[in-house]
Amino acid sequence: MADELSAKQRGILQFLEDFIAKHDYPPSIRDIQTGCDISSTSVVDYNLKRLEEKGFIRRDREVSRAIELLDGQGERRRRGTVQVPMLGRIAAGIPLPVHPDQLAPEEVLDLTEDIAGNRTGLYALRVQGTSMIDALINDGDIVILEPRQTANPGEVVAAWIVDREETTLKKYYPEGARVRLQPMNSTMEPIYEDAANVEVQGKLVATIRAF
Amino acid sequence: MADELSAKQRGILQFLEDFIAKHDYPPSIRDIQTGCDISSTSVVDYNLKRLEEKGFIRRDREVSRAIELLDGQGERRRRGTVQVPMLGRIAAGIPLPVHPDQLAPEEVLDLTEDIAGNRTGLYALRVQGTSMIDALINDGDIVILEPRQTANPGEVVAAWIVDREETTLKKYYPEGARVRLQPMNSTMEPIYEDAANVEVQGKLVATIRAF
DNA sequence: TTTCGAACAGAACATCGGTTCCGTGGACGG
DNA sequence: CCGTCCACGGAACCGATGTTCTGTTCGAAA
Repeated sequence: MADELSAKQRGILQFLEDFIAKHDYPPSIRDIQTGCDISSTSVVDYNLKRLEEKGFIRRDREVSRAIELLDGQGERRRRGTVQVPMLGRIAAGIPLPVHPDQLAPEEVLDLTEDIAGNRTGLYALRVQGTSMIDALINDGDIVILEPRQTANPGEVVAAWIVDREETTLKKYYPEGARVRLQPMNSTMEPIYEDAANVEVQGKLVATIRAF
Repeated sequence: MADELSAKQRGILQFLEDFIAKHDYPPSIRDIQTGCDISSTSVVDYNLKRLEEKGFIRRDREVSRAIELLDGQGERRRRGTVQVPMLGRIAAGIPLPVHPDQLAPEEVLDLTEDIAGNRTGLYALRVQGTSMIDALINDGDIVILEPRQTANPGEVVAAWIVDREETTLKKYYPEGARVRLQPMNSTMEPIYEDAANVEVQGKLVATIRAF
């Protein structure tokens, strides 16, 4: 199936999102018509049919304002939440995926903006093992990461230590030619690495532990 | 203002929630009528007016299905999320509030069901200080608690140690007349308390650390 | 008992809004 | 040049739906 959307269809989709965010109920055909500067209701209907075929919305026939937003894979979309793909597991010794977008998420985690902020491109990993206990992160915890190649001093990053071939979560302090990686647990000592030996992969946004 | 709701009004509110959860768009007057076994549309309209006066919904006149769910204080409600009151701070030495419901929440945290499950009565506290570092909980973290007076062995609970006058988060293991409280960090040693000296106040549902 | 207002019943009304029918113009292959 | 298909315009149709009007019931207050 061709999932390509025309400019008009993307406009309608955007309008749907905005309208629902604003009013908490979906727009009527004619709301969309005026909102998107479309000349006829039949054109709106036509494009809504295409959008429905492509799995971006769901409609109940003969019912007014019965448009439900989907995510393009036919999956229900939650409102006021951000969809964060669960891309797998993270453990010391295993590199983070390089191109998170290209992986088929095995699962999706819904986060509210309270937690996600308005960052984009976030992804989630489940922590395996207790190797990050010094970052107050336990086996089974979920970490939310924002893709990054660089970091500001003091930020908590997922860093790939090249020669040790492992990923670790630490506070990042560049100090000239070397980098100080400070555990988040203040009772533990920092480690120092050559700057060329440290690759920042992402910035830690949040950790979640559910029981 | 009298915020008392009649049985019919509570039924309508419940129906609204269910309908929106199911369809992602609000019901029409006649949907409510049949769904709540109400004899006339005017009765629905009448009760919706009352609900609007009391701040539980918001309506746009003359627009179909234009019902927006509010929280009873005139505040917008997020869909697909659970409203968790942030009841304040928790630190060693400060007891948890006894009746969480009666406190005016200073803030509300939106949680998705992914985190909250379908538990009810949850409340959130912000952790102050590092006294719970042995529970992998740091200064500034948010803990989500479910009110409980009892706990099953192995569950993580917020326990009030009577003679020490402090609250702690530990795994709970009743062992006859005494209770073993096991830190969540497996490298640390448990403490033992007389069963009468330990009051379970809540069960830990989740911890969240945002950066 | 009478009065009055809250809550309800039933129906009519007028608009809202999804659907459909018919027509147009342009791109494209033959 | 011609037929076809896609995207669109315009308008009408008619069921869906919010509103309103009149009247009834019932319990509490006067």
